[in-house]
Amino acid sequence: MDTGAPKFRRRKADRPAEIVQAALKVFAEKGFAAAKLDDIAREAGVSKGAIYLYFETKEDIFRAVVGQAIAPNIGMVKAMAAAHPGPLADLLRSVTSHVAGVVSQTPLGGVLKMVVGEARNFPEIARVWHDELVSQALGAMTAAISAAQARGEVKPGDPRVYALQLISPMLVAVLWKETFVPIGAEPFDLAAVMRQHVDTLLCGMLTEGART
Amino acid sequence: MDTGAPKFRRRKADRPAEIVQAALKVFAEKGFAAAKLDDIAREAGVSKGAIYLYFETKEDIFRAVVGQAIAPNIGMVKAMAAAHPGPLADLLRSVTSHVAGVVSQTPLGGVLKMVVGEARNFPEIARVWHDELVSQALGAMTAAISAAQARGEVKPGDPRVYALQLISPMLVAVLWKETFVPIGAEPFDLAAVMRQHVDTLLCGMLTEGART
Amino acid sequence: MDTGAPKFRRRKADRPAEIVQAALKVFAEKGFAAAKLDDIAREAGVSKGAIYLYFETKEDIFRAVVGQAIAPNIGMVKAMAAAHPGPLADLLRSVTSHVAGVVSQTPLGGVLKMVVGEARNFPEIARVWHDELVSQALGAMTAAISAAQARGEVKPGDPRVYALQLISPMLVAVLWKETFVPIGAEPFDLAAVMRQHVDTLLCGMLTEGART
Amino acid sequence: MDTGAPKFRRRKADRPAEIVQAALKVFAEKGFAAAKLDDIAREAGVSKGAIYLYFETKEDIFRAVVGQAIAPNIGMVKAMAAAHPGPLADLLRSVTSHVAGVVSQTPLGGVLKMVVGEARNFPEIARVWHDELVSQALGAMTAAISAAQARGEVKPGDPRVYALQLISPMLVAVLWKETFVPIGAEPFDLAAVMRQHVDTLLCGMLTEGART
DNA sequence: CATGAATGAGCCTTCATTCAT
DNA sequence: TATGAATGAAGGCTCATTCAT
Repeated sequence: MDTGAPKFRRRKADRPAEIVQAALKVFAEKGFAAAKLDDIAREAGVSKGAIYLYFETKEDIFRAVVGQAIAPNIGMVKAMAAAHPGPLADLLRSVTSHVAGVVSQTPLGGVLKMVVGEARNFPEIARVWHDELVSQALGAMTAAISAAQARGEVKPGDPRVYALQLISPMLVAVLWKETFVPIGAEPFDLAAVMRQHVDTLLCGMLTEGART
Repeated sequence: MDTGAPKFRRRKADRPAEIVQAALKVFAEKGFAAAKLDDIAREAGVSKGAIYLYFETKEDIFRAVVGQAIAPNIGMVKAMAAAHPGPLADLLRSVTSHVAGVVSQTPLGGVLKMVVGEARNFPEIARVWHDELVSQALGAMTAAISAAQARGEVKPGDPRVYALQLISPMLVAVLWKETFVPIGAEPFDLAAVMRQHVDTLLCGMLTEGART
Repeated sequence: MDTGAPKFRRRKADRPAEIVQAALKVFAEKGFAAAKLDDIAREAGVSKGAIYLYFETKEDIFRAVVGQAIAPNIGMVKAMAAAHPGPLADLLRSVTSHVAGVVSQTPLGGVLKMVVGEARNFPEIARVWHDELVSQALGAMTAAISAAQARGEVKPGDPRVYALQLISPMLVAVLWKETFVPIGAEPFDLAAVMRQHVDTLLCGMLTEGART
Repeated sequence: MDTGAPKFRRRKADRPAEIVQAALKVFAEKGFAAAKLDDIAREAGVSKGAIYLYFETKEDIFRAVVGQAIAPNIGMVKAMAAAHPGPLADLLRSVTSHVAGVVSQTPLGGVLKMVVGEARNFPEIARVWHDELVSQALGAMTAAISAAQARGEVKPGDPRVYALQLISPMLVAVLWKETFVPIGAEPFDLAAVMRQHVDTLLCGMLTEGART
């Protein structure tokens, strides 16, 4: 309330980000179609008309929300791609713990839910999300596992499937949080899940010679 | 106007089921809000008004769609709950292969997507889905794993997390199919994934004495 | 109020025409942009939504209104084109009196105003109006005058300009009626204007030998 | 940010006129309702807010545009009113050629179109235009023709209709230019039209004794 | 039972107008 | 003065729902 909230705030530079953040919240809560621009505007502390100073359409806002969620994670993917050549176990442990941290501290979960839910209505969004994030991450892990197999560290098996096995519990735990925790279901501790998962899975993946 | 005798006259008793099936298809494709009653009516080969002879509202249809997808799977869950007391490995292998079959041959994937996407807008649906299906299945698996631990078959570790680890790749593979395959991403072979996954995971879960 | 006006009327076949007629009135009064769909709906005795059962957009309605005003007059143009070969004076007298009748008994004046006012915003409409009506009519008259010149009936001079001279007072009188009569200006008697005009103009157009 | 010194700084005194001129262009192109203040502002090289330093509302600008188009032509009308007492033929020839010049060199045509199109929405504008310009001009011509009739120069007939006959082709030619020339129709040469028209019409108007 | 024309509330989007700077 | 970001009321359009047939 300050000292009589000023009607006009004039901070053009910040507005788009504020709107995107507000939109993220509303979209994640209601989904694209059920989200009303009034909600987004109210959440952003802005008039409905002001949104249209920065975005062409509601779809545009949605695209911006999803697009923005990709950017900060591309670095993560890059790091994984440039994986250090040490033992696979170390790599997986560090990567999964890092990713678990990111996922639990950013709204990535809500965005993931949106992407899954609206993929058919916004194929370009599914494509961008896949090409720039999912496919890259999966590819990097697949490559690392493949290399480890070549070194005799990992048992035979489809490396892409190994990668899928590795990250799946994290994704499911995130969706669980978005879907069932709000209705009272018991949550999963993401970090704990991943710790136990990597331990278990590595035990089955690694060759005897590679076990610590 | 009966000069052209209608070749097939539908029995009224089938109508609700036909509508639900049509609605499932449309909801799975577009999501709840973007699905239009016109689409559902057309898909069901029925007039828009006729739908209201069997359902009160659009939400009602949605509830019916999700509810109907639960019913036939409850048996599956029951079977798991009454699990035979043999070695865990056998149980998991049979259960996962069975579930993989069901998941790839029924529209369960689409329904899952809908539940995740609309959980916030339809908490009762999320609750039903959780209470009658997810929680039961997870509970049954958790119990089985817990029992196996008690028998010394399975290493220490949170049995609920073990259960999550086990089913996650299947769920992710299904969502992958719904989300990224339509835009050209390479699909996963659900059965193959689960075969490799169970093998790998069991190797890490089982105590040395329990290994075949 | 009749005996409790029925909420639903169910006369699909008539609706488009009713709507077009209502739209003509509103568009002619307010112009395209200032006309509100609510006005048209009210005028047509229909809900706003019903309009969209028959027309895609507001522009569509506008196009239909203008298009519909063209159709019944094409016959008039055709008749002029197939002009009898008698003396030009007779032709012009009959044509102008006929046209004057049509113009004063149909909403052609309002449509003309709309076409002029919205030509820049709806070039296709201006084009249709020109190609199918104006250009044809002007061409037919030009041809008739040209033929009369060849027969020695009409003095030298641009026949297309002669045609313009002939019809102009009628058009201006119509626009006068639409523009200035509503604010209290003295109207022109269209028939009287054309009678005096044809008499005067013919006197100047015809060669001495052709005068009656 | 004055490092790049503005080359031209407008004098504030010119602003209103500049805005009106810009508005004339935009209004003539789009019509009143479809004209956006953004367009006018851009055309005037001014910010949208600045317009409101000189005009209360959009309607105000419109009134100014039409009003301004009237002013310079009032002189013309006055001259006609104070018509020299020579032969009518000379008067008409000089007046029409003068008017044709004005009409083809000023945006009067566009304004005429606007007045016709918006007369119903802005009756005061139609009234001003009528009272100060149209009615005066028509009255002056009517009076001159009437006087000529009294002198035996002109045949019997409604002098006001004679006046209408005289100016109509010019008006129609102007509207033709505004309406159909932009879509590719063949234009009329205003001066040529009026030359032929006056010649033809006078021939029919004048008594035998008055012909040169 | 079934139809589909009709309804009307609701939402996205536009744009004249305002006001802090 | 001048700017242009911000406002908010209004209007085009959609679609779940109703009801005369």
